[in-house]
Amino acid sequence: MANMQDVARLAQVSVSTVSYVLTGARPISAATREKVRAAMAELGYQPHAMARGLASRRSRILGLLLPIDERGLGATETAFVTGAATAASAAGYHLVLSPVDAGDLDGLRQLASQRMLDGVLLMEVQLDDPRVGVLRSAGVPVVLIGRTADTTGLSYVDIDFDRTVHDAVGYLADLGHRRIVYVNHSATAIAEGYGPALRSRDAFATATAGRRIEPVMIPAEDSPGGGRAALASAFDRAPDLTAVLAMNESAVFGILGGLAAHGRTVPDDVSVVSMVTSPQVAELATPALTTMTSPGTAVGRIAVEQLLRHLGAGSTDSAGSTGSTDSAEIHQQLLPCTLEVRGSTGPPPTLTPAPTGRRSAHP
Amino acid sequence: MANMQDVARLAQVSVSTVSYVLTGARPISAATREKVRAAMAELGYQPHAMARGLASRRSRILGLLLPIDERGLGATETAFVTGAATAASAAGYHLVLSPVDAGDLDGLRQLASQRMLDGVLLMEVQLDDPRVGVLRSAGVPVVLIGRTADTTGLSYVDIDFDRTVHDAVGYLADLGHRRIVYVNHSATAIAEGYGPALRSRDAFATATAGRRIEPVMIPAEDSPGGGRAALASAFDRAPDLTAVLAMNESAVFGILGGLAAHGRTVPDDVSVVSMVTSPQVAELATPALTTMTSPGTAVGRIAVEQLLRHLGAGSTDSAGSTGSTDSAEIHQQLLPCTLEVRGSTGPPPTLTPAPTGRRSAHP
DNA sequence: ATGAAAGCGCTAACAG
DNA sequence: CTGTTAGCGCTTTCAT
Repeated sequence: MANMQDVARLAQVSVSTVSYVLTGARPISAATREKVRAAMAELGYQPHAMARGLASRRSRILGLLLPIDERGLGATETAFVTGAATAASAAGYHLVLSPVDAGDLDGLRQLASQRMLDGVLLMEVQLDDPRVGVLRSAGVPVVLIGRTADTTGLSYVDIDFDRTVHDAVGYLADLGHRRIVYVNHSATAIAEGYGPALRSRDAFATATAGRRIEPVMIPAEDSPGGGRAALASAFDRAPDLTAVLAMNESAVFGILGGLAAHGRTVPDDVSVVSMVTSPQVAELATPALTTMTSPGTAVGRIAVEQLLRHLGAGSTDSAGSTGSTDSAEIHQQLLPCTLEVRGSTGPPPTLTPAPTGRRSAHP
Repeated sequence: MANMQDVARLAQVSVSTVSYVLTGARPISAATREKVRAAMAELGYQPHAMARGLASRRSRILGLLLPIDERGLGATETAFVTGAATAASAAGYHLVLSPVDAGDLDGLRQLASQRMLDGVLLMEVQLDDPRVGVLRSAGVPVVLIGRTADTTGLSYVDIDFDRTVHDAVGYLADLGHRRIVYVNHSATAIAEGYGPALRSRDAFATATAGRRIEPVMIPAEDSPGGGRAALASAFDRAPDLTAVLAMNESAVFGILGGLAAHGRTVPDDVSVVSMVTSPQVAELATPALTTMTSPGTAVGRIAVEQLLRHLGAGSTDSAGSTGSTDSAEIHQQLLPCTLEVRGSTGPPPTLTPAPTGRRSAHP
């Protein structure tokens, strides 16, 4: 396979010239540039990625770190991944998928010290995530997908849970619902500081308080079974519920099944909104689910773009300060989920049989 | 960051000794080995991946090539990916996710020529897939996830559609079903030579012929809507159908919805079996779907393991023969989906109201 | 605007 | 069993 020497020889220039036409790091006369281009084409030359990486100290490889549990990835997470992969590829970067157990800090440190990754995207971020510290002190630029509790000096792209929950509650309340049950992720996830669970919970408390609605919140395992169980206790605590707001894509199908088992029709008796959900999943249900549609691939794409911007500047700390990467370049962005009304929502039952004008029937 | 020189100096040995301790490519006395180990630990030494790769001509990076369409990955494909990532990681390899459009052969050639990938896994393989040739002539070891029509000299790991369909038809037939409708992928997918669609179709034809069942086959777009449409024509062509065999994970939910809309109960009126489906998806339906459960992560894992075995031997052709990689090492494996009976299947309605012993009630 | 040459950090002959 | 050394293919000063 042809290398740079071969190209230089054929084009009758020096290797450095070839290198410079490739990188564009310094002006080359149009004439020589063409000679070189021709030579490259004739030889089918492709720069050797590792050699280039070694010399330039830039691998052009990004890491996507995610703990891969047995349950595998959900549709939303998968969208993050494909979005990131596509964006990286479009920018001429490679994206390596690194399954690192959340607890395996040494493995992470090792990975970071191999100098194979120009930067990393961190998924499944916990509120207090030790991986962030490890990565920073290893001098690897990081962009979080999700975010920690303290985001000082950190770049992240995350879903705007506040606004998502707020909008969902607003939508339901405007429809006339007053008894809204919020089904969260599992108690374990909450205890472990899983950001989305905590943030959406608080947002629900706030949103309901603002509308003088009593907040009923129930945790659920991330599975249809968990959803059924959650629904059972929902009926215990709020027998008169008219709407369910699910923060749990996996549990929501169990909720639907449970509702049917309880003899409740969706949306006539009970409305259901599924948050942070992909259209593909929404369409699986009958009736199709009204959702707060997750930004999907945009999250991964933007995260990559931001990471790339960080790389554009300086990546390694000049003096090994275990502090910030480079405070100037920090980018923090929240993307909202957007309401998509499908078939699982409607006005609450008490209002349904009361058409306009009926209210003043008996003056 | 410490390099090999630093370690050598501290351990009072030569760099090559350090290198050999690391690679184990030649025997080192226990004493020196320990000295070196200690030095490495003290300095927190980590070998530089690119330098190692450049010198050894092995990147320890594997590529996972998959066309990422807008629809994103299904649960089954995602399982392949995570299985591959986990296996690669376990073997000390990195896995890069490369979204290469099926048609972009030049991009592929380029990717292959960068010498960044020691080998690749090819997903979404078409019956006649030009990418295979490109990869082979670039001298990159390949293992297919899926397979082409002609698999001579190729290693692959794929689902055993023949057996899967055979088992599913057998299960349904043993239950007493005679009117079984098979819902395939889209007509487009079939026309494009999408292997799973073609192979399962043929398998269905064979399996039904063996049991003297008339094969009713219907294509469906990969979406719930496609499933509903397919069901409508199913009722046209076989109004008396008692079972649906779905080869289309996305359409099956539409089928379920359509069945309900037609006033049919599952499984009392109609049984539904979803093929090549993950348990997570199966549980989303109510009742939970009886499935031929896809081997999931095992496919990705085995594919990586085989690719790694290929790398163990010789990877690059000694004389640029555009033929086989190394015929001795070829590995072709078919993994069956296993039947998991859940709530969507039962005997056909005509048999249901006839409990055991009723037959001889009036002798 | 171009060239020459010194590495990047490691592996793998080649010598002992 | 260990050391010396020549690259791997490219980038990037330093010269001109």
